[in-house]
Amino acid sequence: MDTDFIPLDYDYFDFEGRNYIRIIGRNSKGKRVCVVDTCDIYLWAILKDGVKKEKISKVIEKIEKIKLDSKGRQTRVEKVELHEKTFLGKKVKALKVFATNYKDLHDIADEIGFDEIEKRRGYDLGFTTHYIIERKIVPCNWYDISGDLIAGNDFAGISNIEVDFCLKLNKSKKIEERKFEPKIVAYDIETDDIKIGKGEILMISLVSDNFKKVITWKKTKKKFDYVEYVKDEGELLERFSEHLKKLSPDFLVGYYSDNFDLPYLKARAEENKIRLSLGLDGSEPKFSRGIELTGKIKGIVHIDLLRFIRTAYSQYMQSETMRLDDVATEFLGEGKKVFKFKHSSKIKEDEWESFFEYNLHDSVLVFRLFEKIWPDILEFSRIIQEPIFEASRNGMSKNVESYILHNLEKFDEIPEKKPMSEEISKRMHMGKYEGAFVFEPIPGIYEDIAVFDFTSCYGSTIVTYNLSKSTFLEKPEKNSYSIETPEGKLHFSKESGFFPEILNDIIEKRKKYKQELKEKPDVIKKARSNAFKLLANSAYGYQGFFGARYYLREAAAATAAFAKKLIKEVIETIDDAKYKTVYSDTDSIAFLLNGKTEKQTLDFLKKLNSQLPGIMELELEGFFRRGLWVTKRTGTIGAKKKYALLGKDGKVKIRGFETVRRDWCALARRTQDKVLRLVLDEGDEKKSLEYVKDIIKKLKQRKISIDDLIIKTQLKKSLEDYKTVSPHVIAARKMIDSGIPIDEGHLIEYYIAETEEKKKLVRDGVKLPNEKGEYDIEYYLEHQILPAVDTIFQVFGVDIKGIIEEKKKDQNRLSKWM
DNA sequence: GACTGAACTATACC
DNA sequence: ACGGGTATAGTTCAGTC
Repeated sequence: MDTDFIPLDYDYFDFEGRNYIRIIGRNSKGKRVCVVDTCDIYLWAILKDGVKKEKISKVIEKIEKIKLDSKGRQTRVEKVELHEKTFLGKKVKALKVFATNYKDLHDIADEIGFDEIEKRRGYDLGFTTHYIIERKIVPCNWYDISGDLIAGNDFAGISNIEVDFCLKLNKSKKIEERKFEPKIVAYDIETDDIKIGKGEILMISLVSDNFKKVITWKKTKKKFDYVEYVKDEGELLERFSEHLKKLSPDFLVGYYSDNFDLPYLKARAEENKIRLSLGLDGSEPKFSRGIELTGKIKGIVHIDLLRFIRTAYSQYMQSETMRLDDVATEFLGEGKKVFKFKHSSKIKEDEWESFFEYNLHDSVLVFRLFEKIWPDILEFSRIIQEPIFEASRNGMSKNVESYILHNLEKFDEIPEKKPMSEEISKRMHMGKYEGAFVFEPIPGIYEDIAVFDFTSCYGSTIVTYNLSKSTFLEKPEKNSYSIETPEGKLHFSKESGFFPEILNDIIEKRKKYKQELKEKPDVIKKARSNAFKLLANSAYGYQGFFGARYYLREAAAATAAFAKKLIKEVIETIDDAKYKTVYSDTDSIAFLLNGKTEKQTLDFLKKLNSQLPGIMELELEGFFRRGLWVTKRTGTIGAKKKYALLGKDGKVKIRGFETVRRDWCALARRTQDKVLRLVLDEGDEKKSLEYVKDIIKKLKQRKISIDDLIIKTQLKKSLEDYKTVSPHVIAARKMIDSGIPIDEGHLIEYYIAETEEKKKLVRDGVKLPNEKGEYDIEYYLEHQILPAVDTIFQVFGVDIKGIIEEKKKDQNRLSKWM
């Protein structure tokens, strides 16, 4: 039978001792297809240099005889082949050792620790990754496939799987992209206790195309047509399964559902002694523990949107937290509905309606978020060639590694192994290496500024100087790239390595898709361009990351050192051309035009680019009307990573200031933001001084709302691990005392209130937002408002603190006499 | 008990 | 344990006089 096919979900099973992949996907007619296939299973045994032919034959003979009985499974080496390969760029002779079961490769590797063998590799990729590399059935690509229809009992592993048809794959051919609209179900639960399984599940909402439902066991007098009423929690769970089965989605999508919704459902199913048969084969969801819990459903791709958003978007997001409310507001322009949580026993009859709506709306938001983000997930999966389940959960480092592993073949490279825990801890104990250069600005307000920055700076540096594990040289060769670092000179071969070469390809693709996007925009191109950009920007972090297969601290250190040297040279060139550099951080340079025109500056940029080494490239970030740099709080030297720019388009770009820090109260942030904007617009401080005086007046008259004085600080670890009892720790303790469960990661909110005696410590005044109290005027003045604006006024020679203090003294004097 | 520097902590920039 | 280093700045804590 023939069909077209897009693979979505991968897992595997054993049949007669052999591994079979099972891929669930769709064809263009919307039928659900299951494909069963197998592939060569092998590991690589890399031979030591200069092992003689006869010796090799003997080793092969020995290996071919290996038979193992592991975990009750008979496994044996099927054959051994000798190949010419490369490993870390070096030519090697390697034995390809074929076996019957991927899970046994580790045991086989243990059996072949012969003297002639230098290293054993390629058995820790995971069967799915290995399969995709072998058979090139890449997730989310389209294929024409043909194969034999199989029934439930042909393979034990596919019994009773709910699909339209199941094929044993014979032939496949990649075809061009076709339209694919996945079937999605978004879900969300509400419970009586946030600890997994501790409380009852009150309701669950399901949202799909033209489908909105809330299932609950709560009986309300007034009935709502989107609410399905069941008798108890057990029935709720069963109805959820039934609806899911009927809707039969490709993706079940939640938000924080790996750690909450799905494990909760499982736990409550156990409590009710019910099987939660969500999988296409009727199986229950399975959880695996990495650093985070991960929930998998057979045949349906379970997606926790939070995890993807965190890795792919968070660095570009404005949201203060990654909570659904904030994220949905940013992406969709609409947040969650408001509902004040109470224990279900305390919810009044007329409040249930808004609870149902709240629950339903969460799923609506998740559904819409998924629609918006889907192109990005799809492109990530295609590009790194890993299934959506993995691509949507992996960190950027893992994504870089996947991309590398799936592109080793054209280099004949044998994959390097994952570091073991011993190696990891060794790497982790290595100190930091010297990183980027940050220019110390001279505080002041400047006019007519241009900003240049390097495109994919570190990625381009790695490519330009060929920096990687396989190109590293202990000693310099006559033709090598060398760089001085504080820890000594580092050298890299000029003979190109696979890592920089793959990275070069990534950067070129990024450029290509960015260009295509400019010419004819569409969401897929945008997603593709963005995915390559993220990969390019993560390659540097990858090589310095202790968990990486291709970790090399020297490569990371050299990348930073080369980039640092280059940007310093560029700054000199810019200043030599009679511009004046005012600031620079890592890969960007801000400088004064000094009377030159924008056109002259763009020509200068062109000239600069023609002189840069390798693929290094500068681009114009923008021209700015004004820019402000301030001093550090202590001393008179310029503060780094803190500035504000006013663009030609009137847009203000604020970096580092309290305005953009969530651990400052809204009043201080807003006041500073206003001051910055006024100062940039007007070029002087006069208006903003009046503005600040007015704010302070209001503060002293207690006219400021508590909402504007709330300080938010994240609890970064569990409460008992804190060595210092800081204000937010006190606030967190108070919350626990009042019965609000707090876990690490929680954003703690509090304000500083006046106390009866004069307090010695800030924390003595901590009160929760709903606690009664008078805000501490002095604290907010001295510790929030004034610090936020003080350094800005200093730039104009205005001593705002002095002005305010004078006033205070005057008032005191006056009050004494009155 | 006031003062001071170090330690701890959170958050931002690129 | 699930990219990296650089930087500012608040609050507490421990040691000093």
